[in-house]
Amino acid sequence: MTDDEKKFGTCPIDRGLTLIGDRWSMLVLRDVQRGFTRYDQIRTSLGIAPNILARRLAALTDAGLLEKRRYSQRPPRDEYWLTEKGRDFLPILAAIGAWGRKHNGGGALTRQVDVATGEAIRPVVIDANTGAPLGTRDLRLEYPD
Amino acid sequence: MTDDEKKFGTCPIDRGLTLIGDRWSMLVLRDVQRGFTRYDQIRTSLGIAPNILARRLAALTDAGLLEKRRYSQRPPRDEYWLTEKGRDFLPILAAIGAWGRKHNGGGALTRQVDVATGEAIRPVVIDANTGAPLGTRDLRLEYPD
DNA sequence: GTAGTTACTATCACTTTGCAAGTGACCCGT
DNA sequence: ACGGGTCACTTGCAAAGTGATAGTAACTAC
Repeated sequence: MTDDEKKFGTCPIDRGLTLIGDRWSMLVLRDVQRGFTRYDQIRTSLGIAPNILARRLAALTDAGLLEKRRYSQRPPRDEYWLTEKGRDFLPILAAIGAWGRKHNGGGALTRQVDVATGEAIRPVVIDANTGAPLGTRDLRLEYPD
Repeated sequence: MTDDEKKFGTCPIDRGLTLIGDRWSMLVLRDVQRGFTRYDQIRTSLGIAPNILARRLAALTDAGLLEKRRYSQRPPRDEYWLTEKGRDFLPILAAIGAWGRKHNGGGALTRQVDVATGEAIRPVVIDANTGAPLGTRDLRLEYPD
């Protein structure tokens, strides 16, 4: 058994959730995506307590989803940018949004629009092998040897 | 402003996370998906404390992702089944799993296999309008009127 | 009637969250 | 050079949430 297996188990979902399985982390990611890269922007946007935000940002940076970028030398100021690992998570947020839109009540909702077509995106999770949306074909869980 | 907007805000991601934005809830969903529908199955599988599991199951049932089904009248025993709302969330778990597999270390990992083809699925979030994976086209956030 | 199964609830220690206030490093106007 | 403002936090402390352990309730099987 490798170190990774001991620390995190063999379930990739579990591993993912260990890093970002909480509300604030995902909302921070959402905010950074929409251009709120600085501490105070995120704080006022989310209405989160300063200590909590500092902890989340440190955790996300530690986990490799965000990285600090110095945008001012004097006074020293950093903003937070998505790493590739962080950018890779954004589609999942979009999928959660689509689920929320379908199932969690009405009213006016923000949405993401494809700049080229002008249409609101409709995120769907498919299997890249078959092209079929998940949930339309039978699946089986397979354990490692 | 509607009641929904007051209660949940206008961001569908936020709304989604309000209902299931925690680690245990998602892991419970994963377990139910793989056939662990009864309290003790889930508890031993996850190694979760009984009071915590009871609370999560009640919350997920309340939120409409699970429903109780009586499988024995005497003694009265219920198991937990996914509702449509719950099943709709499963592809997101698969996407989180794919992200975890790519970014969170190696070792032996469980995976989901398409029963018909025998191949491990590769979950990808696409925009149903264009068919393009999210992250490959420019998006813009649009606020409600 | 005693042991086992299943699904919890109750108690309580411990951890995390979050509000409010304060700190440090700087810039800018007068 | 001194007061005010901005930005990115840190500290202190109360409140809420989490989780290990133990106990309860409603049975069944022997």
